[in-house]
Amino acid sequence: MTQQNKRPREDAEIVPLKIPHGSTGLEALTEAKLWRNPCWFAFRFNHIALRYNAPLYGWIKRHTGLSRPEFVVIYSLGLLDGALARDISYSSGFPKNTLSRAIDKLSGLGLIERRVDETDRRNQTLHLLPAGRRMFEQTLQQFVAFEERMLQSLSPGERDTLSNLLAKIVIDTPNWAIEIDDQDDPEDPD
Amino acid sequence: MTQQNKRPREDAEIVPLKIPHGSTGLEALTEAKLWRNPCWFAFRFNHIALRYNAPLYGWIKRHTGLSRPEFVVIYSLGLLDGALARDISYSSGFPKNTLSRAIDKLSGLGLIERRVDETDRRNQTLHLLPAGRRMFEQTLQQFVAFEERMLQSLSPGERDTLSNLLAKIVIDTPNWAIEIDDQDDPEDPD
DNA sequence: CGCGTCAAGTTCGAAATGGAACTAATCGGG
DNA sequence: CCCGATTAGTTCCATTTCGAACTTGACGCG
Repeated sequence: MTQQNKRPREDAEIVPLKIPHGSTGLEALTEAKLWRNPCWFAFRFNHIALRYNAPLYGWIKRHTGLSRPEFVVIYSLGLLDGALARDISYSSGFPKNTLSRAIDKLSGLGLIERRVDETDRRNQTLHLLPAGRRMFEQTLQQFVAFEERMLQSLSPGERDTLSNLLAKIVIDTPNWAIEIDDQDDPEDPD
Repeated sequence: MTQQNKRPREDAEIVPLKIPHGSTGLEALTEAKLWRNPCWFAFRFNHIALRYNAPLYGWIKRHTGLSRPEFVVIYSLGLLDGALARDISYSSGFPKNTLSRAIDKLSGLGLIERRVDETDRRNQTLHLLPAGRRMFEQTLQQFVAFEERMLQSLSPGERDTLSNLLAKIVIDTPNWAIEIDDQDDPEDPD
């Protein structure tokens, strides 16, 4: 980390970490979080997410000028044109006011378009315009490349297993949100 | 989320989403991102992370008054007392200025303490004070409970498999950072 | 119908965030 | 033994972000 992040990379071969302490070649705290952590799952996905999102959306920012929530709108519509802001909010986890601003900017840029749903005038379906679709298509390959890179250490079979296990959890997600709210004031009077 | 998060919670029983379209009981866009998404991995862990972090750290905020990066410091030291800010930054992914501020506040609150490392006076090791350790111990059970809840849909064997697969990816993490940096200006001149 | 409730989306403002520049300490090479 | 490069940590500031309040539209019920 930190020291080996910015290395000029002498070679195609990867020079691993400096292997300071543990057995996995990671620095001590990371290793503690990985192996001596009752919340291994939370740590692992958060660690991966932070390592993935920052560089990828940094790249997106430099190459398209769009922020993460802005790009999320493009990506969402790329997968399902005509979605509502609410759906994007739900599926991505961003609050709706953040998306509202993002949608404003994107339609100002001519990348997407809002259409009021005449059957329920509160809803506005969102649609990629040609420029937006082009952006989606051009950046998609980069996303796929990063994805591939993340999964490099797994075999196809392992990827499949991982895919299934995570899908189970995602499908179960709506349930925990509610239960967590239940926990609002437990036995910890502070 | 958003809509079902803040419900007054009529019951212990969970009212799932409205089940608009697909087969998994999820709303259409979420389902598209889950099943028709070349970047399934990125979507899944981000989705899980957003659903996990917001409620859990919201709870932390209400019960301890600490923000996410502040609490991350407590948690990190709970696992490995005497770590450096740099290590926390690396392992958690938060930038070091954010942690610097967090550490300031925590030591102001008497939860942790900085000690200058006399062998290299640039370093300061961080240590939980009794109040900080107490906070760590008291909140840990809540973390573990949330973790358990997230994993409810997996059998012990499946959890084990998931743990191993994610660990492989985490261990490989330092490598992709380098490669992503390489991608700085590719074939997309814009 | 007309009113209370709820949902989709927007606006507003206070606070958090993170990039960049900075300080202080160490290390290394001539 | 000095000077340039590097690292841990801090400060500064422009921007982003999210909660909360608000607007508009739809629905249900007497």
